[in-house]
Parts: sequence; C-alpha cells; structure tokens
Amino acid sequence: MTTFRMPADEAEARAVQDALRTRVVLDEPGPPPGTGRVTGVDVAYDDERDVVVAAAVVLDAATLDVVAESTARGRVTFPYVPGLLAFREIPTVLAALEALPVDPGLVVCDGYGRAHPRRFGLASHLGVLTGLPVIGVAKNPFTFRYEQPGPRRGDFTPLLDGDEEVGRALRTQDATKPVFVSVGHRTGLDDACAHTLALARDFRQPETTRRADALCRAALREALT
DNA sequence: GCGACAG
DNA sequence: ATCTTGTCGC
Repeated sequence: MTTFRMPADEAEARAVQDALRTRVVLDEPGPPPGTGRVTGVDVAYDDERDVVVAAAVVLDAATLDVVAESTARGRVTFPYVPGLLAFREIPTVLAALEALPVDPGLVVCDGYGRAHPRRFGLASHLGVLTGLPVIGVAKNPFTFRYEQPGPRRGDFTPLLDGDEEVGRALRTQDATKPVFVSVGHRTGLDDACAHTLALARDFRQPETTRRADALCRAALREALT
C-alpha cells in the first residue's frame, strides 16, 4: 500500500502519474467473474460547502447481494481537471475502502484506468495504491474514438487512442448506450468486460456503481444536515 | 489560438 | 459532479 500525496499543482500531478504508471500490473487475469466479492466506489460533492463523501459497497459477485458498505467524509482538495480526476476522488475513496470490515475483492470505479492520456486513470491509480484488482467503467468516451457496437447486450467495439485499444465500448443492455470499460490494475480487458456484464444484468450501469452512487448521495445529504 | 474534456 | 419538472414509456 502506497501513501497518497496531494500534489501542489497540475504539473506535479502529471509527474506523479508518470511515475506511478510503471507500477501498474497488466499481466494478471484477475479474479474470475461471478465469484468472490466485488466492490463499487463512488463520490458525491458539494463544492460550495467544501464537502466530499465517498462510498464503498461490497457485493457478493454471484448473487449481487450487499455484503458490507462504508462511507467517508472529506474536504475538496483538488479541482476537477480532465485527466487528473484521481487526485480529486482518491483520498476519500481510500478512506471508505479502509473502513470496510471485509476484503473488497475486485474494485469497480466510475471513470477510466488505461483509457487515459498517460495510461493512468482513476482505476489504475486506485489499484496501484491499494494493490487491489480494479477496473474502470465510465459513462462516456472521454476523448477516445470508437465505432458503435452492435445493438445487443454483450456487443462491443474497441475504444481507441490512435490505433491503440485502451478499453472497450460495451453494450450492457439491448438498445441502450454502451458503457466504456478499461483495465485498472491486475485485471485483463476480457475479464473486465465479463465482470461488467455480470454486474449490469438489469441496468446499463454495474450494480456496484449504482449502489455506491446511491449511498454516497444519501450520505452527502446527511452530512449537509 | 480554440474547442473538447472521466467525475 | 451538480443545478432541476414534467413527461414518455415499459
């Protein structure tokens, strides 16, 4: 486990990403989809009141039942800058993960991993700091190119940065917009997509993300009361 | 230089 | 991310 350091400015943040990206592990298959535990993490903000709340929700990968959950409250310590999202979210997310009473298993987060200008998005960063297998599932293609995948659940196309496949546009429900999956740490792209499909049985987004989103929003409301 | 731009 | 009512559709 590496300690998180808040960079003083954007240039330093990019340098941190360039330094840590060498620690990403890409040659592990990761935990088998549908087994063990899967944990969703998400963050909600109130920039005016300077409050940020993160939530972590652990599910049984086979049943999608909630096994455990936690929240953590913090302060806004970094602005949103495309490409530097991790520095805004990670401190509070780490606190929420550390508050869990059980091992998280595979972590699923909003945003990207390898699909990033420096190949080190939120999912990669979170993986390197915790050592956990992590994947990223985003709701839009950011700056990357892709062809529209087929219309059925499970259809996918490569998400491209130039001619490099950095992730996939994956259809998780028939006739709905695809989600954008990329590897974070200690997981392969095929398995990342398999996990995403298993977790998105009933909705476009993974159940992990839906649960974590609902929890951090509720916790933020409570924190503002 | 201008626009685009995960959450 | 967040600001926000009604509304179309299963």
